[in-house]
Amino acid sequence: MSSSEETPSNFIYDIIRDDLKSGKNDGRLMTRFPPEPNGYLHIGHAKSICVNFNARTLKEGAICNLRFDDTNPAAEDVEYVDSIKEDVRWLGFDWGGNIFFASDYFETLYQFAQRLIQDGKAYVDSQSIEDIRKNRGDFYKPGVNSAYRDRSVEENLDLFQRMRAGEFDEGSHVLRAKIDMASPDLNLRDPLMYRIRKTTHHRTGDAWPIYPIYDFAHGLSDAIEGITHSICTLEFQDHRPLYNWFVENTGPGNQPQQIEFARLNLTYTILSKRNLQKLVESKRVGGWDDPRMPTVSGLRRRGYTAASITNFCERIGVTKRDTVVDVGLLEHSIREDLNAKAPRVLAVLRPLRVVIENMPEGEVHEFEAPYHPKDESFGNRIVPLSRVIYIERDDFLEDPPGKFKRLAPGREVRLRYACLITCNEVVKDDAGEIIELRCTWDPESLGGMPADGRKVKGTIHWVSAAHAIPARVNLYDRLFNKENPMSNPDGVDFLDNLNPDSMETLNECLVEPSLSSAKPGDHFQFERTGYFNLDPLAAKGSYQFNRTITLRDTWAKKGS
RNA sequence: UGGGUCGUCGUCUAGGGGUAGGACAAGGGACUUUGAAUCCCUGAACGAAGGUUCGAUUCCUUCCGACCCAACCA
Repeated sequence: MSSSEETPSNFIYDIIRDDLKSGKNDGRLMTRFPPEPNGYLHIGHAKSICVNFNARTLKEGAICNLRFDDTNPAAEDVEYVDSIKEDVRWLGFDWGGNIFFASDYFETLYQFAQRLIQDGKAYVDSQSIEDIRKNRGDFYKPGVNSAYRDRSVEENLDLFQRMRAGEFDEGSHVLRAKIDMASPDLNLRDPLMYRIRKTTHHRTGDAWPIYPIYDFAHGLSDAIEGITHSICTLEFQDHRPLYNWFVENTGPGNQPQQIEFARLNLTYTILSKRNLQKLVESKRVGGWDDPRMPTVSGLRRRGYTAASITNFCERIGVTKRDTVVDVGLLEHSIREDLNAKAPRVLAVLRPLRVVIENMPEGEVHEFEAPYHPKDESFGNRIVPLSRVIYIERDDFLEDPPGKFKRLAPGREVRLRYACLITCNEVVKDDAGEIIELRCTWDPESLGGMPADGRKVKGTIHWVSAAHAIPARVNLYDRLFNKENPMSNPDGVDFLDNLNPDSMETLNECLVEPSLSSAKPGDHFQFERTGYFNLDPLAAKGSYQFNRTITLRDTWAKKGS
């Protein structure tokens, strides 16, 4: 975590490097990742986490704080605090002892507010919520001063103390900064600093009947911690003057620099906590960690690795452009990582029974098969073959098209790692459905190569009926079938863009016996079908696999 | 009709007064006991118009387009 050799370059890191070089902030570098614990982290947060935590590579001894922006108890919960910590850690980032909560600063913030009142820079406003909104004006019309704007310092102090003491009802008073009701930046039109909320806070309980608002709390929390570079997303650009105002007029000396970058957008994906919450609450998904969710916990359960996510975040870069990243890039990142890391195994998703007629019942042949085609360190395992096997339904076609190289009547194909078989007969039920294939094998082709050197193009996967383990497999696909789920013809809700086929459960899969030692969360490549992991949350001892991503399939692509 | 920000291949992103680079996607080929992986090749971009300049995608001006802002959310 030192030399900036492998540190990616972007405009934020350029600013930081310049500041470091010029000796700004006494050469200190401190960033922070400031989530509000009101939902689960998603891949957009992962981008922010990478930007903030990886900034540490720019300077020996640099620090990145994990700070919870928990100033709105109505929306927040410890469940979210816990999941956020777990997700940040899982992504591979260690905040050491630097974990903080804005709620830890409530007392200090309260004193800062009193100081602003004393300096005549803040006042208690007693207008109704409607009047506050109305008097704020709009984009083209300046606001008008509140009738309470010129209350005396003494009265303001008294009122504010009584707000804090819990004497007033919600909505009766707020504390506002006295800046400029005519500012073209609406944020500067006497922004609210405190509102009365008699809500129990997940950390401070009922100690506070008033809670600070983001603009007041955030910048000052940064200043208190000694943050040097406060990195956030573009929508806060308009807040920067306010951020600076609070720190300049109140802060403990240190003036952090707010820098904004564009938040992540992904095709076929929504990344707003509000809408993700809608999916959860409307039960369109199984929860925040549903494998179809773009949450860190969902991706993890789906089988995405931390490395694939951080690599992805590095690839997309950091800029101020409002862009939409092709979800295919994320998919590429996980294929790339799993290609290197996942052992290969044989698993049949939609089994078709095959009887090898010239192999006696009870006879078992064992083949040694490598777990990885390119990396010997993965080792080998034994796969058993016997008279009855199962192959993938898709790997047999009664009337195959020209370039189909799998099994068909009269054709020969290789069973991966094992031998060659030829299809002699197709057995159908009364409905005409193919229920079984009768084949013969070439005992001279042990391992898969024929003794006479004849060419066999097709290789398919299979399992031995007597040895296979029954399994359930969840096939996941994109949650939405529209590239931009949020752009809709009038009246159509984004929920109407859900992909009805985003999940398909296969209950009669068969996997090779070596999988008996698989542990929850383990990643595998089921040869020729995709990458899967043993569901980390599945019941103990059950074989439930989640499909992380399919293999690239140029054959299917050409066919369509 | 206000304020803020942004326009580079289909997508994301470098670069920067002198041949516009990379990744993903796409197309083609080689290899292959995964129609995977790997390797090779190909096509593909500076929003527009003026100005400055020997030369502008880069600097200037204007225009056009996109996004954000009027929660007691963050």
